[in-house]
Amino acid sequence: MKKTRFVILGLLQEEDLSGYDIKKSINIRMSFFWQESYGQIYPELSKLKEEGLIEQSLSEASGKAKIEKIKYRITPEGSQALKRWMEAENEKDTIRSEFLLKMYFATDQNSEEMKQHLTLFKEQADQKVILFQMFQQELTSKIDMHNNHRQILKVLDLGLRQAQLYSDWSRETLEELG
Amino acid sequence: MKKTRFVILGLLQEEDLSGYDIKKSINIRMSFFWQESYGQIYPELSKLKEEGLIEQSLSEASGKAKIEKIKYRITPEGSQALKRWMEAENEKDTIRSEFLLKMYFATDQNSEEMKQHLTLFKEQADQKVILFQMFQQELTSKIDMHNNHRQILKVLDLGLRQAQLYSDWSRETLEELG
DNA sequence: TGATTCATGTAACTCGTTACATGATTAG
DNA sequence: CTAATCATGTAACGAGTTACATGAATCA
Repeated sequence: MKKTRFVILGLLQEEDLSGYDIKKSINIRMSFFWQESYGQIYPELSKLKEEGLIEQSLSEASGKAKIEKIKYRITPEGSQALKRWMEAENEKDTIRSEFLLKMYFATDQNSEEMKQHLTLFKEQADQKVILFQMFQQELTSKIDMHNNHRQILKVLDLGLRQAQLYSDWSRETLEELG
Repeated sequence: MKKTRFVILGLLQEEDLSGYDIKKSINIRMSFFWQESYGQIYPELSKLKEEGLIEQSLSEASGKAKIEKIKYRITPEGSQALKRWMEAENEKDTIRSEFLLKMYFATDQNSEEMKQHLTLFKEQADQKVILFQMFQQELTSKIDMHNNHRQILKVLDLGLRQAQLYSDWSRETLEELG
């Protein structure tokens, strides 16, 4: 079952956002466990509006030269739909890592290529470590009035530790390949 | 780009397999970074055969009451195609974890449901730890004449450590939720 | 002034799952 | 004997990406 709508509703629960904002949030903060494309987000926003689960919120500063962003707000019906989904059982994860697939099939003949792939894999992991640490600090520094960030910080913590694991494992593996 | 063909070719590189065997191998050994369905595997086997990248290998023991399994063997052309893919750049990973998505959106109001989700998540991680350890022992115990298992063991090691991380993180998070 | 990013959207296409069909074999 | 598993396949559907189009705003 398609879950795009719940990602949207979940994000709108915290603040009003445009389709563009939603995509950005997912890219930056959820990249290690989720992704969505514009081709999913924009049509879904239309559907959700039609069904009354979200509504357009006033776009700020349309008087000036500023372009008006189409921001959306969650409705009570939307909140209910989100709640029902939160309670429901989870489908099994889908994961596909082309790099690990290659690693699995690699032989001693391939080791030179694999070293290159590994180096890149490590760099990506290191970048994620930095990104997650930044985002962690950003969240921790903000005064958390509603205690809303506790769970986000937990998920972020897992992402950080996973990225560190990937980085460590890559280093070790590169060393073993000589 | 669709990668089903390379999974098939990669597995056939080590030994002759049927479509059913291929599915089973992926399920058991690659579950933490890959998945394929029969609806992808069987049609792809036909295509690969047509293109000459694989060929049917003699099915053993068709004289007896045994049913004949349709096993396939990789051809030199198939090996070349596999090699070219191994050298090429990797596309970015695709990941979707409904559980982590819910965790990200969770608030203090949801904590009872989240505890349930977390418990299940932890159980699944623990099961994977056991599964990977078993498979690790199986591979290590076999005399490794061709040194083919080194890379597989490395990937398995990452899977194991990831499963352990998930399990630890779940335990910690459950404790924090009280 | 020209390139890049912001911003919203759609159409075509490919990818991937699910449900179904069929029949043999094995375990209890 | 019957339920489960083995085994191969297909058709329909749904999910998801990519390429394209458009235009405003910003940066250099």
